[in-house]
Formats: sequence, structure tokens, C-alpha cells
Amino acid sequence: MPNQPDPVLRLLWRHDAGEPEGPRRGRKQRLTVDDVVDAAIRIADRDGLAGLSMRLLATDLGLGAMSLYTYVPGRDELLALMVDRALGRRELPAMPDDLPDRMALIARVQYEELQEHPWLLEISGLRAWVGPGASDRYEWQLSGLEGVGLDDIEMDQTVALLSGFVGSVVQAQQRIRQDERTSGLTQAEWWAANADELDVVMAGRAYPLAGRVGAAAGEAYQAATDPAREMEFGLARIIDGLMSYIEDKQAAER
Amino acid sequence: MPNQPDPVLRLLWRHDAGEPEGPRRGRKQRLTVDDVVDAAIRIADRDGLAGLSMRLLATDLGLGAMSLYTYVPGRDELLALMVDRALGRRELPAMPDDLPDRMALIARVQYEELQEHPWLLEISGLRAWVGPGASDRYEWQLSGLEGVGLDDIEMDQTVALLSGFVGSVVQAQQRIRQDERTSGLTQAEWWAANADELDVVMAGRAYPLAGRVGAAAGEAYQAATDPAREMEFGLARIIDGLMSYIEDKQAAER
DNA sequence: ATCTATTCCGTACGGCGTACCAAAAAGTTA
DNA sequence: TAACTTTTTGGTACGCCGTACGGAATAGAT
Repeated sequence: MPNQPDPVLRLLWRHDAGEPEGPRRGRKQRLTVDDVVDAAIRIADRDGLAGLSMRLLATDLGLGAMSLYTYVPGRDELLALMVDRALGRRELPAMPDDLPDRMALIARVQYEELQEHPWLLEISGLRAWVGPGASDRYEWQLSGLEGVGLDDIEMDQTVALLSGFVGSVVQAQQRIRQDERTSGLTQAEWWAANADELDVVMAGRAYPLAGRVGAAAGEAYQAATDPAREMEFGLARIIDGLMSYIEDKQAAER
Repeated sequence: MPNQPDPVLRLLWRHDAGEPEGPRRGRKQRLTVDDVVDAAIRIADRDGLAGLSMRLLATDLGLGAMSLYTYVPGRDELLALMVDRALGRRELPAMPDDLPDRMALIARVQYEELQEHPWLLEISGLRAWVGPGASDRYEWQLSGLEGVGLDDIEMDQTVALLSGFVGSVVQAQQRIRQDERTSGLTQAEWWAANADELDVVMAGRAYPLAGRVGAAAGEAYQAATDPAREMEFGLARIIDGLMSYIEDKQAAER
């Protein structure tokens, strides 16, 4: 015996339950759900998830705080709608012919999206709702991997591998940005200001590799004008690994 | 002119500023910072970051709420201490001889740790403090990659690639667990209960690939008794890609 | 004109992090 | 021993948060 279907699905897919058309009773809503979600995305883009409160959003929309709850059952559901709409608003470019290029494109789209909507990475304890945006995106990602010799599970894992990697790169970048914002110092300035203190505090413990590598990495990321460069190394290795797996598999089948 | 050093560093490294030794004035602290941090980790392991409030932690320790603030300046700093202590408490196994094994070990340690302390993935907006636990860990990770032909920046990026990938795998696993917890249904049950509703709500939109692949992936993950298997595919591809890069580089140098 | 369904929104509750302050306890000094 | 100084302790309170509740306003149906 199946349970009740999940009511949030109707909202995600903007499916007005039951009512076929025509005017309905009661007072009219001044806004649409999309208005609400778009405003929420705008705020979160600027101030992060922590800066998005129901009261602020309501005020921003010219509503009383509690009126929001006629559009959306609660904050978590609003976040789910934001995620799906952010995914859905982006238009998905045509897949190129070359397979490695298709993999890189899947990663690049994810990368740009996370740059644009950093709060996507802040959402962690939330359920993974199936909405139109997520579905379109997943379908598009898979279309870049269809027919190359991967089985279904491998296709899913490949998508997960590519977008998971991008997520971790952007998260690392954002942590750096966060450090600079809250300390008011650039990475270089922070290390300069704390070098003596670190010497004192480490009190004899030596980090030969970490010291050397950390300094080199710090300088390199500092100098990087184009932050996308930080992604290149890992992405190239991943695509290499995927391509050689696919080629081996094709060779074995022949 | 350098700014003031960061006061949290003293705390992270448990460096009692100034006072060399001997009895100090004033009332004695009933507990140590480690007591506080360990209790916080215990709570977060069980209930997640959302379940860890300052009041609850204080009560758990037999303190009044505000007494916590003599051990720790605030909640964010407590989280930083928790992260570093969680990293530091794990003992790091010796690196094996084989390079691919060393890479796999770096990933496996990260994997086990995130399973043990899922809240590590919930911490996102926080600064990346340099503590003894993080430093030991980074040094250990780098020791597995030293002398194989990678330059410093590549070593850093390789560590980031491996542990970033593991993070995304565990995060995906946890999202599934979260879905099952809040919906009260297993993945299979949820899809069964919502299949009809999804048909209605999707209203003609077709997802040929997503439907096929999603179903296959869902079944596979369902059946997986050992969740570590979900990591194998991606990790194998990454290590392949890294190894072939290193081998090419060594060949070019010779 | 009345009824009913719906949206709007003011008020309020419990929980959060934490600022502030007075009381308690320990070492130092007289 | 008594007075002073320093530190911990913990009660109270402030301003946020998400949101439950209920009454007022507004729309179509009768």
C-alpha cells in the first residue's frame, strides 16, 4: 500500500492540484511562487543563505512575514524551490562532438553555476527533491555520456564524479574568500601577520612538506587572475582517467 | 605593518599565552578545553550540527550556558576547534610502498573520517583555521605524494582532488540517508509511492535517459551492502588519471 | 446580500547566540 | 586573618530566527 504522494512535488513542478482552470474563490495572490523564489535567489546570491530570512524576504516583496506561507509551506521547501529554479533557469548549451569536451562542458556549466549561486553549496542537510530543473539538468548531463560504452550506473557515477569535483573546487575557493572577508586580510597579508605567532605557537613541531607546499600553493592561488585555472589540473586528470577507462572498455568489447 | 595576530591560533594550538607556569589567580576552571570540544563532537556525531547548541552543550557538561564562553570565544570558534580536534584524534597509518595505494589510503582515511563525523560536511561558511590537527593531516597527505615527480602546486592539487572527491561522495550518501530519515521511506518505497504522482505532475515532459539511468542507479545503491563501493569507480578513475600524468611526466624528464 | 474560500498580516511562542553583570571562588598581599 | 585582585560562574535579557494561530480583508458563488 503506497503512502500519500509528497505534496511538495506539486509545488516543484508548479502543478496546480485539481482545479482545472477558471476563477477560484477567495482573495487573489498578489505575486506568483516564481516571484517569491526569484527574490529569494537574489537575496541569497548577495548575502548567502544566512542572510535570507523569511521576514526579510517578505519585506523585500512588500508582504507581511506570514503571508509568505501561503506561497511556500516553510523555509526548507523554499530552499528546495530555489535550488530547482536556479538549475532550471540556466540554459544548457548543445553538447560538442568530442567526448572529452562534453565532460569538460558538464563540469564548466556546474562551475559557472556555483560561482553565480554560491549558496547552493551551503545547502547540506536538505532533501534531494526531484524537480523540473534538476531533471532537465540530469538529462542534459547524461546526454553527454550516452552511447559511449558506459553502462547506466557508470553514467550516473561519471556525472557524480564530474559535478562533485567541481563542487569541492568551488567550496575551497569560497572558503578562501570567506577567510579574506572575515579577517579583512588577503591570504598573503594573513600569513605575514601571523608568521611570528605561528612560530611561537607551533613550538617545535615541524611541517617540512606542509610549509613548503602550502606556501607555494598559496602564492599560486594568490596570483591566479582567472580562478577557473584552479580547476584545470583536477579536471584534466579526471577526464583522462575516464577516457582511458572508456577506451579500454571499447577495446575489450571489440 | 602587520596586524595583530589571530587570537584563535593560541586556542587551536592550546598555547597558554604569556603565563609560563605556576598557579594563577582566580577561580579554577572545572573542565579543560578538550573536555568541552570532545563533548561537542559527541553531540554533533549523534545529532548533527543543528542539534548542537551552546545551551545544550553547557547543560551536558554541567555548566551554565554562559560559562562556556570562558572556554571558547563563541560558537564558530568552537566549531573550528572541533574540526581540528577531529582531524587530530585519528591516528594516521603508515604510507604503503605503492603510489596508487598511497593515493587510495589518503582517500580512505578521509572517507572513514567523514562517516564518523558527518557534521564535518555541514560546516561550510567557516574559516579554514590552521591548527595542529589540520597541519598533521596535510603533512601526512603530502608525505604520500612526495618525491613522485609532482611539483608543489600539483601535490596540493592532488590532495585537494582526492579529498574533495571523497567529500562529494559522502555528501551524496548523506543526502540519501537524510531523505530516508525525513520521509520515513526507503528510496525504493518513495519512488513507488510517488510514481503515479510524478507521472501526473511531469505532464508530458519526458526524461528518457534520466528515467532509465536513475532507476538503475537507484537499484544499485539500494542493493549495495557496503557503501564504500560507491566510491570505487570514481576513485579508480582519479588514480588512473593521476598515475598516467605522473608517468608521462617522468618519461618526459628522462 | 449572504456565504464561503482564500489571502493577508499582527501577535506570540519557543529557541538560538551571546552581551552584560553580580555573585562565588581562588590566589596575593597586608 | 583580612582585604584586595583576578577569574569563573550563571541568571537575566536582547534581538534575531522559523512559524503556529486567529482575525480582518477580499474575492467568487449563491
